[in-house]
Amino acid sequence: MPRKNTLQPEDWTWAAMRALADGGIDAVSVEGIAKTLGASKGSFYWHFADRPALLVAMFDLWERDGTADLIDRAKLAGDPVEGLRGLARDALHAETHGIDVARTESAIRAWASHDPYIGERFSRVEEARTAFLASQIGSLGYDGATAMLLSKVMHLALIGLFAARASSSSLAEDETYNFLVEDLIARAPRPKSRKKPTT
Amino acid sequence: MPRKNTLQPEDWTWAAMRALADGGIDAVSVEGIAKTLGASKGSFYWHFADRPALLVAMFDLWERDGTADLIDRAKLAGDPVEGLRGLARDALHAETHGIDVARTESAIRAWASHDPYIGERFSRVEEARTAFLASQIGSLGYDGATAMLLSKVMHLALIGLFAARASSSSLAEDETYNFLVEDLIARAPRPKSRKKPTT
DNA sequence: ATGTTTGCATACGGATACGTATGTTGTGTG
DNA sequence: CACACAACATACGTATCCGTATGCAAACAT
Repeated sequence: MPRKNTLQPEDWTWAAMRALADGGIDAVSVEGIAKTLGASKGSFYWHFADRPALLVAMFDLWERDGTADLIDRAKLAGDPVEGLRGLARDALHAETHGIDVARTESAIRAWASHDPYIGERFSRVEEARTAFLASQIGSLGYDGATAMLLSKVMHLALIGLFAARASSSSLAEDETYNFLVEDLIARAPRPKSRKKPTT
Repeated sequence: MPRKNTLQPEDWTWAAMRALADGGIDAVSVEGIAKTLGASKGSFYWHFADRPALLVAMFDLWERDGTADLIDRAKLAGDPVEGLRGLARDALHAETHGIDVARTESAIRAWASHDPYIGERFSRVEEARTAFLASQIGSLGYDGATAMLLSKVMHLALIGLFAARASSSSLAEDETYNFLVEDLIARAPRPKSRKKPTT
């Protein structure tokens, strides 16, 4: 709770996230973000030790806001079928603070592939996501190994969907990914819900 | 055919492609590439007008070498089933000049999402790829609309596979993508080949 | 042998970014 | 009212990169 009308570290972090989504990690510059905030470098170095500190704060924020929250929402859905559909909806249209999730995800993945520290942390997030997806799929009746394989397939397509959306590709139409989701549900050995697909 | 033992424009372009795969488009710097070639900037500006000219040459090279050639090879396979499996093999393990295809593809896609000119050209390549994939799938007996949808699904997963491989994710195991390919083949209305899956 | 052109290397100016050092302003406190 | 400190802004030095200008050696032509 800031007492005064002053800039908080999170303001810098969110502005940095927007720059990341717009131009990749190399576009996250202290002076550039300062300009978008109408501030100066002096202000930045008051709140952060240096640029690497900002980058770590960015990853922390993404890890919390874009992953844990997503999984929590799916858990609250109760029904795994609706949980899966909800994940698809979120993936297709989600925004946080007006920043497109697809562009953020793609930029962070590209970042992870060039930075060992981020790569390591990103890898753990990805494993947690895949494991959660596998558990959701498992409760549709698939056996453990199949559920794991299918969760990886779905995850692969999800990554592709994010990348396609980021480059405004025609592949990013909702029905392309939804087809996979609905096919997964329709072929489930023990579907817990039989709601009609929205297609 | 160079008469002397001298640097050719392609030497610069390939070195630039390697830098692109390693660090993204922003890592493609004239001075950096010159250093890896043991040359100087003066040499570069003898062969290229400026950095944008190098970038265009890079995209041209990728468009020729990484797309047209791939499709040509699949066409030569004759049998669409083997063509699809061949595409999967190429996608999973291909290298050109010792540069990992997955990292190149991911870097170019990220580049396309931030540069309008590259985005436009990339979009056309992607449509050509999808259309070709759809024709391959169509000759498995799927009707036109289904083949198009399935080709987009496969393409989505392929993009994901490239991204996963670039960040050395566990999702990049061969069997994950191969599952999709074999499932597509197994469910074909009119399969032209019945070779046993290698799994 | 000498001039010309090719294929570079070196040196420079300008722009941008990082990080630091220091100046300045507003707010609360004794 | 004086003072202290928080929250900045400004100015500076340094590094990196682009693009240009110029120097220079080796190959080729005559």
